[in-house]
Amino acid sequence: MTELKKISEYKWEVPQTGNMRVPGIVYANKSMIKALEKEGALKQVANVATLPGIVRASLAMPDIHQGYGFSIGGVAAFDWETGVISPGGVGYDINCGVRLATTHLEEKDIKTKVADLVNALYKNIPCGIGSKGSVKLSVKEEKKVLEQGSKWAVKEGFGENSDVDHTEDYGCMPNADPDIVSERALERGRKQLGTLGSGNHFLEIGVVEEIYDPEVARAFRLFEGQVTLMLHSGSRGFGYQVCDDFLAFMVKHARKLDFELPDRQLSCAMIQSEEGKRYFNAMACAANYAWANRQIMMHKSREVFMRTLEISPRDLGMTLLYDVCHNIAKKETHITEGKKQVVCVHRKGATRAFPAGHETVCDAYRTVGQPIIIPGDMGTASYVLVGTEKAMEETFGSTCHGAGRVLSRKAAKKASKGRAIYRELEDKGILVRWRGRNTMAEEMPDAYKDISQVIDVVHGAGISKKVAKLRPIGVVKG
DNA sequence: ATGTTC
Repeated sequence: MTELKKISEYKWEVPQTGNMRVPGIVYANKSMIKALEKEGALKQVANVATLPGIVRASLAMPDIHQGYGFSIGGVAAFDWETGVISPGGVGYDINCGVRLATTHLEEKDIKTKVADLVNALYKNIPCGIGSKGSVKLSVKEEKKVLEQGSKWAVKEGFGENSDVDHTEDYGCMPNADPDIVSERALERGRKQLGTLGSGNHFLEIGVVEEIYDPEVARAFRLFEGQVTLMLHSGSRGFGYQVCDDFLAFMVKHARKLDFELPDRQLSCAMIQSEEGKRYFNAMACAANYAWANRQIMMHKSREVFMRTLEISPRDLGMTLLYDVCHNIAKKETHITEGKKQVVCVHRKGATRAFPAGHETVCDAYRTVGQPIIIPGDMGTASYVLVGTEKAMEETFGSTCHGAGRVLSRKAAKKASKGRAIYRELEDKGILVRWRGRNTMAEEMPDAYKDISQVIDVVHGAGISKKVAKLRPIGVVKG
């Protein structure tokens, strides 16, 4: 059991002990802390704090739970020259992320068409484990996807240039090197572009239920009653294979490290080593794959809306608000003790939250800050937030990524026995179509933390600010 | 998350 020291209402410290080079900082409320102290995630926060080059603190967001090596909901920045990079600090689903598109439609415009829309999305966008067949790629074209990300998708007719502008990093990490990913990863990736995947991945039709910040909402073109489309997916089998390959690769080279790993799952390499560079450049390929993947699916959804509702692109007005990644490591510059420092920020189940004025925030949002998309579970709300200066000062410009699990998949299956989850959702006005036999049980709302509490913590702590709340009305699950 | 154990 790891004990926490209270710093403020929403901020708790894991005191620096043993080999920890810095303390841990957990953003949470009192009731979350009680549950956290009983499980392994805090030990993982402490373990990360022992790694070389870690700057300031090992951070955890309120949706923290135990993951592979690093906790999910964790943020850790390592000095670019003296620090490490770790596949476990990124996660298996490299550049798993969420995007939100707004439309010109209001709920009343589609009230009688929700079932048609959900059915058409389910039919036109392959989903489920092992799903394939949305876009066919030659080996040569696949390498272009890995190098170009969203830009490749738009060039091939899947979307518009403004979609690229409204994607974190413009949907492309520039250092991607397709020649260093395995044949097996390439093989798995070739058939899966434009597919949703399974588990917590989804497509969701929503309605803007509440606006908290009218000025920022205006900049984001959000209004009450507006129909939205949210998409949660990642880099599919390709990213999984890259992660798997490099975990093995780093274990093989572990004896080159001159420090002790508290957990084998934290296998890593110095950022400046050959191994570290290789992982970083392979990870970038998977990041670009994921961006192209989400771009293609959003564009196909656009076409589904136009066909199903028999309306023009102009009347639909489906525009990408923003696309965020929540499993990634990035080279960024941050201010430490008044000085600029280049760091490798690992966000695993955490979202970038850059403030107004930051040079990486696209023109459309430069004056208000970066949009942040936070999905809840499929039975409750999702949120749009905006990045803040305080996030820059405290969390390397980072915030939470979602509700966070409270029940394991197995426990959720047990808890759902004798219940028809889809029916319970239907009674709440949410129509669901799903592929996997166990998906409804494993993803039931009871399996997740209360998203409103998670949002309260990040808003209360000031590491992002509430802009709007969305209510789901139609969901496609893998 | 994941052709859920090459």
